[in-house]
Amino acid sequence: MARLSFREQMLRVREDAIVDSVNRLLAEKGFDLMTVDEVAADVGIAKASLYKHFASKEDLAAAAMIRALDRALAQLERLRASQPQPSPLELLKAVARWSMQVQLAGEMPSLPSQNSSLRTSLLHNAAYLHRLTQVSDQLGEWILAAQSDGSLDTALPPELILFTLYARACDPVLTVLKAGGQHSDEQIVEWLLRTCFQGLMTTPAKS
Amino acid sequence: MARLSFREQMLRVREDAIVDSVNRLLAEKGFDLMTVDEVAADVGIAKASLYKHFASKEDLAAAAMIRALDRALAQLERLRASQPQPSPLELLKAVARWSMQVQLAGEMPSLPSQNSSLRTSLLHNAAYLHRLTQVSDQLGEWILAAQSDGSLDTALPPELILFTLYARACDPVLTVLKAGGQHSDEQIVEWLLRTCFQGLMTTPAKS
DNA sequence: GTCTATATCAAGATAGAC
DNA sequence: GTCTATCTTGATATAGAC
Repeated sequence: MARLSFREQMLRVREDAIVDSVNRLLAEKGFDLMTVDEVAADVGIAKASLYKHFASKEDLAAAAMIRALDRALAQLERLRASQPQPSPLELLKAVARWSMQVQLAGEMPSLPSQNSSLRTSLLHNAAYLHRLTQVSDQLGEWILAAQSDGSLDTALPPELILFTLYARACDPVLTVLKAGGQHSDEQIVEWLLRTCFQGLMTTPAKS
Repeated sequence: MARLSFREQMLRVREDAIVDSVNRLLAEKGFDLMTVDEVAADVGIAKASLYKHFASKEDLAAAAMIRALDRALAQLERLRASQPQPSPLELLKAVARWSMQVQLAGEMPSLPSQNSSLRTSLLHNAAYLHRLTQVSDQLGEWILAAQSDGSLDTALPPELILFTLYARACDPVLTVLKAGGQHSDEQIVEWLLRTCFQGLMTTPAKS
């Protein structure tokens, strides 16, 4: 990686501030309800200036999604390197806990589950898809390992488990409970981890 | 209920057709991406005619949501009257199964979890709120009963269980798995019921 | 109540000066 | 690269004739 000139560093910092705002607004209101005017106002620059950095609203959102995936990848790497090495199930729980914490902090840019211009644009974004594949590959590896060692149910297809983990990372139950204001973030996360991995039913005592 | 004139019956039928279209489009694309033009085209009447029946797009969606809740209430009533009376846990599972089936059939009008004009308008809609309360009351009753008889985890607050059931009724995992086209609807529903109530982990054998 | 045609407005994107 | 001012589009909603 070549050294950056002062000018390039300024550019980098400015764009980072933009992506910060987009990330937060995306987490708050979602892609459809977020307006480019809001982003510009939030960053404190004119809308036209935004468009000098990013060609479209979709590109803006894609940048935020890519950075979120980069952070996820960094987190996966930290977990993979942790000593003593946790079991596959513990690794997956740790990932789920981390993503829930990110969401509670209002920093999880959730893409709309329904079809939107964002989804189609992301499906043509190589940088995004590459990172998404990397995350899925690592999780898939742990899922298979957890099924092999008997901790995750082998009756469930691995892809179902993968999709479920993705879905729980932006579970609306988190938001609703936090909005209720009755419980601490930590308590909410532990409950949702419990329902994700053990379900709603009473856990039978292990024999 | 007074007898309806022929004219009034025609009106009723027409409005029912409109709500049908709205319901389907709402399930397909969600509120924000559904346009009134689409609804009009789908019903086969002019947009201005739509606005003679419903004052706004929000009212249109509210009508669909209200009808969906009415169907849920009817389903709850059927379950409540079923003989022999199932256990509370079985009743809750039956509700979850039913709502998942409705969603897979493309007939579940999901409201956006994020704040939108629809959410705020629904919060001021007495007819909607009344039905939502009725549904929640019935489910809440069963949840408490299931916790009392030891089948649902008493460590979880009843409201968390209620929210979770609502969330699973429009779980994106359902849509994604169905889109994959690898599995039958029945199989998908059974898997998701399993993950909802027992979680992802291997179920320990009961002693 | 239904239609065609139109008003209105919000939001994505751009022109052109500096 | 940043700004102000403007273009353009698409979508909600309405006017007014029949």
